[in-house]
Order: sequence, then C-alpha cells, then structure tokens
Amino acid sequence: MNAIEWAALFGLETMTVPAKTQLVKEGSVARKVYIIREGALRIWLSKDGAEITSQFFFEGKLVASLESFLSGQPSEFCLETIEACDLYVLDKMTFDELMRGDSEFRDWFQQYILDRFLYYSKHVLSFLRDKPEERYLHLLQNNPELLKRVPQQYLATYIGITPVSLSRIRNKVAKKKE
Amino acid sequence: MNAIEWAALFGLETMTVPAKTQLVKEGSVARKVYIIREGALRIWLSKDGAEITSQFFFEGKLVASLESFLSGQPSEFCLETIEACDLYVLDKMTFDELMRGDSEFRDWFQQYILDRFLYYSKHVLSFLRDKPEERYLHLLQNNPELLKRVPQQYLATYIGITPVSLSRIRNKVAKKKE
DNA sequence: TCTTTTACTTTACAATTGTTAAGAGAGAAG
DNA sequence: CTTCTCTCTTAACAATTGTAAAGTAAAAGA
Repeated sequence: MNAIEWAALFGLETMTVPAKTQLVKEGSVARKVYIIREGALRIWLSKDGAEITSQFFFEGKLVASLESFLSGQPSEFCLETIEACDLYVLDKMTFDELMRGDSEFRDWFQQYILDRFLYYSKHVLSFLRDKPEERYLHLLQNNPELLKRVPQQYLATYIGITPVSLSRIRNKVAKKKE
Repeated sequence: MNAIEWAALFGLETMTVPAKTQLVKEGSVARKVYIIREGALRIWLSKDGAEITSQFFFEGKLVASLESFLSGQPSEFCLETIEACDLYVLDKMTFDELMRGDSEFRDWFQQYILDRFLYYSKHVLSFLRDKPEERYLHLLQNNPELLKRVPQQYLATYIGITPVSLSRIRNKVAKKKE
C-alpha cells in the first residue's frame, strides 16, 4: 500500500491550494499531515531573514512538519506549496486513532519513518563527503526531474549554498561540457 | 526502558574490545547491534583514502550500521571503537524474533528509529544553516563532553571540515575570548 | 501594451576553506 | 633516556564560497 491508496481507503478529504501557500507556519503546531495527489511542496526555515529549503515533496508522498506533528511542539519549519497542489488531509486525531487501532497502517507509517531516516542518513553523508558542486552534479544525475521542477534559488539553499554560487557552478559545469 | 535495561532483561552476552576495533567493516554486512555499557565508538566512511566520521556513540546507546543491519546489504560505513569498549551483543536472529514477538521491544525500537530520524533532521539543518565555525561553537555549548572525549581529527570531519581548518577555527575562537 | 516584479546571471572583492608541508608537543616503545 | 609515532598547530598559497550590486530576461499585473 502506498500513501495514495491509504488516503483513498480512508476516504480522506481533499483540498486544493494555490502555489506559495503556507500549510504550516514557523512557530505554529502542525496538526495535519498531507498526502500529495498533485503538486510540489517544500519545507524551509529562516536564517537571518532568508529562507533555507531543507526538503522537497512530490506526488504520492506523505508530507508534514513531522517533528511538530508528532511532538506537539511548535514547528521550526514552514511547509509551503511550490505549485498549486491537490492534497489529501489527515488530521492528528484520525492519525492517532489509526496508529492505535490499525496495525497495518502503523507498520506502514513506521516503514515510512525508517525510509525518511535512511534518506536523511544519505543526505548528511553528501554534506560530509561531497563539495557543493558534487552535490549539484549528483542531483543532475539522480534527480533531473527535481532540477526542472524547482526554482534554482530553492535548490541552492537545499544543497547548502547561495543562489549566486549555484549559478556560478552551473556556468562552470556548462563550460566543461563544451 | 532504556537500551541497557533491555540488554539485562534479555541476558545478552557481553564482549570487551580494545580501541580501534572495527566491529563492522566497509562492504561487509552488519549482523549484530551493540549496546554500549562502557566506551565510545564512531561510524566513518572513506573518501579518497581519508576517513570521514559521520557519528559518535557513547554509554547507554544502541549502535550498529543500521542501514546494513536492517536491509541485509553491505555497509557503506565502518563501525569502529574509539576507546576500549564493553558491549552487549544482539544478533540479527534474536533481534528479528524480538521484533516479531515482543511488542514492547518493537515499540521501543521504533521510538529509537524516530529519535535517530529527529537527530538527523537537526544535523542536516546545521549543515544548511550554520557555518563550520558555528557548528563547532554549538558543539562546544551543547556537547562539551564530546570535545573532551573525541580526537579532534574525528570531530573535524564530523562537522564537515578538515582537521587543519578546525585547528584554525579553535585558534580564532580562543583569541576572541581574550 | 507598458510597467512592475521576480528569477537568474554576472562581476568584483572579501572571507573562508582546502591543500601541502613543516614544526611542536605528548605519549608509546625500545 | 632516546627514538619513534601520532596528534595537533602553523604557515603559505590556491580554490571556493559569500556578499553586494548591477544587469538581463521572462513572467505577471494593471
């Protein structure tokens, strides 16, 4: 079972939101998780007034400010749509009931947490092992869809550099290809 | 229940190993998890012949090359003792039985995975938001024990820089304090 | 259509980090 | 005690990135 199938099975309500909608704001408590039927979102945090993107989410994925949703603490992050999105909504009360009562869903969600854990392990690794230019090249190779779909300014902070520096790297890479 | 209490409850065997022992080597499959009675360990990976430390573990913690232990795939990392260690050993067969048969243990382990997930989220954050100097200062503030117990060359790669650069930063910070 | 806004690029300069090599100091081994 | 090894420091130079500002191009709004 994937996230969309769970959403359909539970008959979750859907909502449609325009681009640049903040579903969870910094400092507020996340009370819902969303399953993406269509669209793209990102999680960002602010540093000295600038936005730093920490993750992207696309069709078929479950997305939330998880650490806030699970702990009940105010979120350090903002969850915001990049494009107009079509989303299933799962509120915390229903989620808690499912986690208590539906062992299949519980197993599925725990697998989801494990996947996210493994994703983060690899992500940390790329910061330890690779230079920004290498991180960009890996994205280009392993996730070209991401580059086409996401504004470069978001991509830059996602790989830990400024938009200016990413522009320079792209220029450098393009010249090498000639 | 914490990891040590579980180990005692299950009557796990213990082992004592000297410093710089590789419990899991790069490319081998991790078949055990360890619970630390005494000592310190680290996980590292190699990049162009150099070792990059990705995490530290101390007393009371469960440690393994988790992605290898859970997936059965060869480990990308090496699990190595920093000091002489006194460890409980939990092999995969016993672990799998416990995960199937003991719902309390299963819940405990899943909470452990969740904690690790949250730890990694924050770790990624520090790479996105902070400069190496800030990462060092945060360690100094939040984890001074770590700095005393772990060789600086390991610490340097842990925060994503070279030992030379860490030495420079320490010098700079010391001068600021005068 | 014209204006405004936004995203991206480019440039120049400052700051930081990587690299290489040499040196100082502490501890281990003989 | 002496030598060897290992860790950390320091220095010089190259490479990379950050910052600030100006320029370009394309999309959005009136």
